[in-house]
Amino acid sequence: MNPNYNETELQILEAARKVFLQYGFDGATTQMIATESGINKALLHYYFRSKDRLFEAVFMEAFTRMIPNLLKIFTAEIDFFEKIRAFVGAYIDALLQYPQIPLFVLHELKRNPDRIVQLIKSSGIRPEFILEMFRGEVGKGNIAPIDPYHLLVNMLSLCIFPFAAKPMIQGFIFHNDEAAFQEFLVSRKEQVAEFIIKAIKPC
Amino acid sequence: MNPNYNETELQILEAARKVFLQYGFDGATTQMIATESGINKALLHYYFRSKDRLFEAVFMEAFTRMIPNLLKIFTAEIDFFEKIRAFVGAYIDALLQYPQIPLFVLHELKRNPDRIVQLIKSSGIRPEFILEMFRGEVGKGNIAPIDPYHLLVNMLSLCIFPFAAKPMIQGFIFHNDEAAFQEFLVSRKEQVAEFIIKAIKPC
DNA sequence: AATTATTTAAACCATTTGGTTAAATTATTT
DNA sequence: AAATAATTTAACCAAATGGTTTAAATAATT
Repeated sequence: MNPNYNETELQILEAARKVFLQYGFDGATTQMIATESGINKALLHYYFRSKDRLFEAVFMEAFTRMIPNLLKIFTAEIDFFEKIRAFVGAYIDALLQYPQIPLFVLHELKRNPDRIVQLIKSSGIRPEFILEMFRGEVGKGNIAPIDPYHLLVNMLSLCIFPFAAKPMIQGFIFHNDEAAFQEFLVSRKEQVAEFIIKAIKPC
Repeated sequence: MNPNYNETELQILEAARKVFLQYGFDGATTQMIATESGINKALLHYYFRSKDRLFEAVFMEAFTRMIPNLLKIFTAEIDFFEKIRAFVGAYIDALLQYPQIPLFVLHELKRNPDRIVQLIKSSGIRPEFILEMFRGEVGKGNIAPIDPYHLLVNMLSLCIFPFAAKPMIQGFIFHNDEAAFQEFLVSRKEQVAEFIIKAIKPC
């Protein structure tokens, strides 16, 4: 975390993250956060002025975790399919650590889409880089011709969606067997990569 | 809609759907719904007793729309790949009509996962049927060996996720070009189907 | 020991929330 | 015309919300 924060602030932020991730901005109350962090509301106001300020900090961190800086994987000197495997594996691994983030980010992003503007500028993420690389691989004949936009969105969908849809998938398909669902998520690291590779392999 | 409701009730339900889909349960207020439907809070209480009652009705309808009764497609006497194309096309078409539903359902499902139990029982949706069919196709050698659970989740991911992630994808990848994103969603009907088919084709 | 920073407890405030009620009004039906 | 149903207006309520303040207590630093 940002070392600008002292220990108590980190404690509060951790509680805020937990509560916000669980209940969302509208569903969370400052009292929940105070209770969760073991302090009182007055101290929240002492360090952070408002609920919004606190949320801002939590959301920023979650967002940068959701769109992680995994682009360096694609700059490595390895086979393109190996890059796919590495990216999918690292992405799903990251989400396994914070499985609540996808749904949280998606919901809050809808609640305040304008926040995107700030984030696009603050975080140096550039999808154009990936899109251009996809085009290059198609041009070199390494992969079958495919719209790079669809390929990018397909990759994100396959990685992220099962985390956002956990209550649905776990309840519906795995009959609330939490362990089975967890194992399923882990196995997706391989399964999704091979699924994508097979779909874009030149035939 | 259910014909049990009279005109005014339908008017209220429509407004409730609009407000709940936009702001979620926590973000919505009964006053919003009253204003949106052009009536007053007292009449809300006259027809529906509480916010929860109203929400229940809206959520049920949204959920059954999200997991649509498209299984009959798979019972048709057509090539399996044609079934895939028909299913993906019909599913994305359904979501294009109600693009807010995925994120709404996912978020509310997390807010109250126990509601799943009711819904599983009330709606007659059985994923086992699809899973078994996938296994059958693998057995017949029509498609390459693949874990049916992953195939099912992959299909759902590719269809649903772009709708849930609209603010992110439209803002990030399409630089807030709403028309371009809309066109992208439509083109996914073909793109996703072919992507899946290529990924499961026996080689 | 004196000073400063941190933390708590408790009360307070204006606003909003979901929900309720009573009375009047309008529309519909009989 | 009479009776019933639908709708509005307006006020009300208790509870919860985010936020603020004051005063005291505790800890850390000088």
